[in-house]
Amino acid sequence: MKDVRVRFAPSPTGYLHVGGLRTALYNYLFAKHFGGKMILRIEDTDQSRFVEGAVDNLINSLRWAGIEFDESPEVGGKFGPYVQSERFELYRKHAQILLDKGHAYYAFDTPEELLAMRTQKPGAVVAPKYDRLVMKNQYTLGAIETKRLMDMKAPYVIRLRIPPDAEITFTDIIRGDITVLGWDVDDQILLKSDGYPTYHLANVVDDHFMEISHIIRGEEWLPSTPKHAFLYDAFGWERPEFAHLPLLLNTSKQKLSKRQGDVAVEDFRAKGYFRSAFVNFIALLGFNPTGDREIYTIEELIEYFDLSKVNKSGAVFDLTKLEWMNTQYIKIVPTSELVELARPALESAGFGGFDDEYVGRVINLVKERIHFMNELPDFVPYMFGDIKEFEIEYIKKRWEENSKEIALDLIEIYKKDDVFNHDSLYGAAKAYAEEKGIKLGPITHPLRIMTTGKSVGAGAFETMEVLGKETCIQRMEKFIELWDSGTFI
RNA sequence: GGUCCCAUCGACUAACGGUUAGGUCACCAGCCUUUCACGCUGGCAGUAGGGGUUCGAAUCCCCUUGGGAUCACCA
Repeated sequence: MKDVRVRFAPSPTGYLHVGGLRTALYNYLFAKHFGGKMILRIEDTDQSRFVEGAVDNLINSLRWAGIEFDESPEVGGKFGPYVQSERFELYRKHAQILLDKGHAYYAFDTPEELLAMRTQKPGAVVAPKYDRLVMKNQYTLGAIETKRLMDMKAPYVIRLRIPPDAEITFTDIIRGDITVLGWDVDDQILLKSDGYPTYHLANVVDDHFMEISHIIRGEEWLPSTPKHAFLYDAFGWERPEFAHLPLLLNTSKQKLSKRQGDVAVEDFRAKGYFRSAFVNFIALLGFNPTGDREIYTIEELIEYFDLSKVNKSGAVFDLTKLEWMNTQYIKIVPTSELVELARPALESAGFGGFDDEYVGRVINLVKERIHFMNELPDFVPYMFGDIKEFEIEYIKKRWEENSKEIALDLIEIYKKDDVFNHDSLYGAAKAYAEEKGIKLGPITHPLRIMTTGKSVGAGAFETMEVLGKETCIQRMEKFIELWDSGTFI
């Protein structure tokens, strides 16, 4: 097997689509699996779609996901430049080669004429296709008129000439052999009237000269692959291997697109998903190495990756499982990293002044109860400052006749507790309950109310341990005061 | 509409001729319990339909049906 060289070739649209990430990821897994090279090439041949800063954004998002490139506009490489707008001469030269070989021709149709051609006549049975025997091109115009138009610098495009009787067959690693008749393939424009190449020309030329061995891309490219295969043949170049990945679908089973929201990798990152959870999830949208496991490290994915095991049918991009996967990673990821992820949210909530050790203890207290680290300030505001508000409904439900008496007793008991950890607090509460002949509930609920003000949270005793003795006693006494003053009635 | 691709639980998938069609998410029930979670146990649920081939078909072939992609001087 020759050297594996794959590429991710996005157009710089300003954000990274999850489908794009999946494509990049599979390219990456494939390259790493075979010890090959991963290349990033920017396809910016459409000048009207230029977005400032898009390339940096793309690289950043990919890097966040753990995908690095061996060759790219950023790190360079011997096959550069890696931005198509810097390679125009190459495309023009190769359009000329095609022209010389009779595989391409000049066409002079105006946009209006093309539009008229494409407008489906009522009852038409065939798809509108460029008919080079009818339209305005070098064949219908003749050599003299063509030269005249060229001399007077009339706008023209260069089209690929596909013989109607051609039978184009190519092999897709995932789908097998696919054959299309020349009759059904349109004479694709290769060079636009502004002199820029279209995707089809630029892509084939670049993949050839960058020595790309495998083209791994989305299934939406399948219909135009015959054109690409034909181009390789027309140039007399060896064709790379093709692999078309199944589409990522929305819940109505259609191609996932920007308009439906929730498709930009940047958004998922901002939402607080773990990179490893997100990548793990995306990787499993299309194949599963074993079928009985869900959690894989990137190294394992590289080891197990096999293009021929990738599914043929599209996968619905359903966030439910991603949520679950994220919670799985909360358990795995080291506390220090969780602290780091929680920092921005704490900062903006005004809780920035706490040290890593304390924040870490709070996180460990509640990490199995939250889905994202940025929920921390909202979930346990009482760990970072005085209780701002009490859940009145909870108090009404759980603060009973004897609660105050219990509270007062516990205050006295806990004041003498110098250990003040879960075991000591729990032990004392249990002993007290037994002595009074009551259950633990009438004790833990009032404790939770007094120390946190909320009905939901970590275990009451664990919470109190992290809160510390001083704070707890203070809050308990404060609550009794508030209670006596009728605040909660 | 033309061309091409696809078809296993609601979702993600495993089973590449021989399994009671497996796992995960979600959902439901129970257990655990100090609220909420986590966890544990169990349950619900699938080979689109019809023909072949074969001793044997989710798996191979054909047809039907359904879904999707694509048909730009976008990528």
